[in-house]
Order: sequence, then structure tokens, then C-alpha cells
Amino acid sequence: MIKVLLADDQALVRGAFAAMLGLEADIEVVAEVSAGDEVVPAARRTKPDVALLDVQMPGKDGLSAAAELSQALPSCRVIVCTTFGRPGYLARAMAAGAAGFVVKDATPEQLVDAVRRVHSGLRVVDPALAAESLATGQSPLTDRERDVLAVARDGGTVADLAKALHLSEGTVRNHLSAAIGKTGARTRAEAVKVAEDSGWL
Amino acid sequence: MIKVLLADDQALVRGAFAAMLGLEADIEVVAEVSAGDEVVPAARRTKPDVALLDVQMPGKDGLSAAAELSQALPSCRVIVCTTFGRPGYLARAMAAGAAGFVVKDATPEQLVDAVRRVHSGLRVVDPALAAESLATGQSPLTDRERDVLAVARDGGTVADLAKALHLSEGTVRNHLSAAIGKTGARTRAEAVKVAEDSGWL
DNA sequence: CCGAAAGCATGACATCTGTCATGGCGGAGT
DNA sequence: ACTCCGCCATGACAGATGTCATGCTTTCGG
Repeated sequence: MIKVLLADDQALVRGAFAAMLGLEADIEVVAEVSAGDEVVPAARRTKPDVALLDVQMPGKDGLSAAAELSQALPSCRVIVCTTFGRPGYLARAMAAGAAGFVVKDATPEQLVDAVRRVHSGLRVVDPALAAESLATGQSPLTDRERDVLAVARDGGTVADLAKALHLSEGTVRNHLSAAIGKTGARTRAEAVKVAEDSGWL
Repeated sequence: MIKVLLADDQALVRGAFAAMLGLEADIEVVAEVSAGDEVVPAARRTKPDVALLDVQMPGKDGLSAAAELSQALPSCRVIVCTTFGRPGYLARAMAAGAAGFVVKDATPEQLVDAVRRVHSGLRVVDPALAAESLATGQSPLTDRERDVLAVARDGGTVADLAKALHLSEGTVRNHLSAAIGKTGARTRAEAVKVAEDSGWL
């Protein structure tokens, strides 16, 4: 019997996943949580064999949760599951100690297969996504450039960003300029988009 | 027996929904499709009582599909299901003839409940979302303002937008300016964000 | 210890953007 | 027929933005 922990902020898909996995004879869902910071406590309680974590969650990022979990309970294998097949996500998930990475475009069979494979010690990744991830490479952005872009995401003025980050306007403009150059974009908004789509946030 | 058609581009959540609904004794999933333009053909074949449509789908928008479906098969009740509880979506869904609107944050019980209620002729909407929808009101944007914002979404320069829309730069700037004013934003990026979150795209 | 690299800041400059005033055109409603 | 209203366009202008050169600190690895 493979004991599984589910983490997804959307109650509906979480419940649906539970129903689907519950249909398998050798799989049992032992815990469901809706926020990233509930993952480790729930895992401590229920000792799952496999944890299925969504990337987008309130409280704590699914990737950070994956890192914590594989630290706290090394016996628990982690599968990261996400809507967006962004190359950077895969890289970060693997770096966080995840054993599998599944996109929500996959078929149900692929998911239960991933659970079983991961449980038996294998690693599971979408080959196409792995290739793209290698092609995209690591983020060329420095930490501050990433910070600035992250705050710029919701479209404030330079003055707003400077206030939010406690930096001078000139510095913010420099970081933005560097980020724009590195992403090959022509405007701030484009740079944000590129960085977002590459999983560099 | 309530016959249900499922439409969602993500195979994993579609399969999971099917598994979940299949557990109910009085519900039967008779069709699953992954694109908006497959909805009506599949519905003609399988004559479902209820159609559960996601908003985000390739081929055809879930909202357009809802409109088509309620035209083509008035006997089939439509529930629109979406990740994002944007006020404008609800309004457009209802205008398209949908009988229910469910956010993916809802509980599994609420979904099966919605299917049963809708099947028995009732309408189902999230009260909180309905209130927000009424408060947000209709889009204040004119058609061209909406177009300009839609193209501005992926962050090009004014010249790019002008070229894409076959307008002069000055006109684009005017529309942007109007949109910025109407959305209460301070920059183009903010205006895009506001319009997007309100479902005015 | 010292150089390389990153963060931070300033100042200057060309360009882009947002705003405003103005005007012509076509359709909808009175 | 006349008048709004939206769409398109032009021109002008202040302010924001992106780029560049320069310099100072801190941290890190050789």
C-alpha cells in the first residue's frame, strides 16, 4: 500500500485527485493539505511514502515545501505537480530534492504511474520538459535583479519599486536595465514576462 | 442517472474530475473533451444532461462554448468551472446561458451538489462572487481600448502595438491613456493587470 | 592580500510614455 | 436633420524610463 499526501490549494482538484488515486488498489491517500506550510506537519503525522505537491500554493511555495519535506522526512519521496511546464520549475524542483515532476497536462495513467515509479525509487520527469530545461539553462539574473522584476510584476512606477525595496530610483533603473538586457527584452514588461515564463521568479 | 460531459484542457484534472463524479451513484460521465470546439459535437453524440466546462481551453473559449452549447442543445444545462474567480467571467457565463458557475476553490461536495441542483433546474452561483460581480459592474472599456490592452499584455512598445493593430502610435497612446484612466491605474502594466483581474479581456 | 564580481548609488542624456487640446469621420438615437 | 459618442488621427509637452559612465563598498575565491 502506497501512502500518499496531497497538497494543492484548489479544493476541487485536490478532492478529485484523491478520488482518482483512491480508485487504485495499491494507493491510499492519507493526508490532504491546502497550503505549503501545512505539508511538513501533516507529513510528520501521517508518514506518507509519496507527497504530491502543487507549485502554486498559499503560505509556502510548493518548491520550498519540497525542499523542507525532503530534509525533514528523507524517506518520503516528492512529486512536484504544476499547471505550467516552465523549465525553471523543473530545475528548482530537482534541486529541492524532488523525485518526480508532472505537468497537469499529463494523463491520469501517467500520474499513478509516476507515483508507483517514484515509490520504487525511480525518478520521473517529462522528457520534453527536461530537454527544454537544459536548453533554457540557469537564470542569468542576479538576486536583486530577480527581486526587482518580481516587484515590477504588478506594474508600479520606478518610484514605487524603489520604495518597496528600499533602494534609490537610480539603482532600480540599473537593475531593470540589466534584467532587460539579460532577458533580451525591450521593455520592463517584456522582461517580466520572459522571466516569468522561464521560471526565474 | 445524470449524464455529464466534461471539458477541460488539462487531462489530469479532467480524469480526476471524472473519477470523482463517477463515485457518485446517480452521476455518470458520458464524455470527456479537451478543447472548446469539441464540446458541441460531443454533446450531440452523447446527449448529456449537464456539461461542466472550464474557461481556459484551446480551440475555443469555455464561455463561447457555453453559448454555443446552450443554443444547440437547450436541454443540456451548463456549469462553467474556472480557476480564477474573476467577476467578469461570471457575468459573461450567465450571459452565455450557463446555469451554474463554480470556482475550483470549491469543495468536491459543492461541485456534485452543483451538478444535481443544475440538473433539477436550479441556478448555482458562488454568492461572494456574485456580489463582487455586481460591484465590479460591466467593463467600462470600449472595444478598441480592450483590444489595445489585450495586445499590450505581452509587453511591447507603443510602436509594436500600433503595428499589430494597424493604428497610429498617437491613437494607441490615446486608447491606453483612456484605459489607464478608466481602470484607475497609473501605468499601462497596472491597467492590464486590473482589466485582466476583472475579466474585461 | 588582491582582483573579480555584485550591490548600491549619482548624474546626465536620448527616448518613450502618458496627457491634453483639437479636429474629422461615421453610426445610433432623439 | 441634428447631435452625441466612439474611433481615428495629429501635434505638443512634461515627466517617466532605459542607457551609460563612473565610483564606492562588500564578499568571495585564488
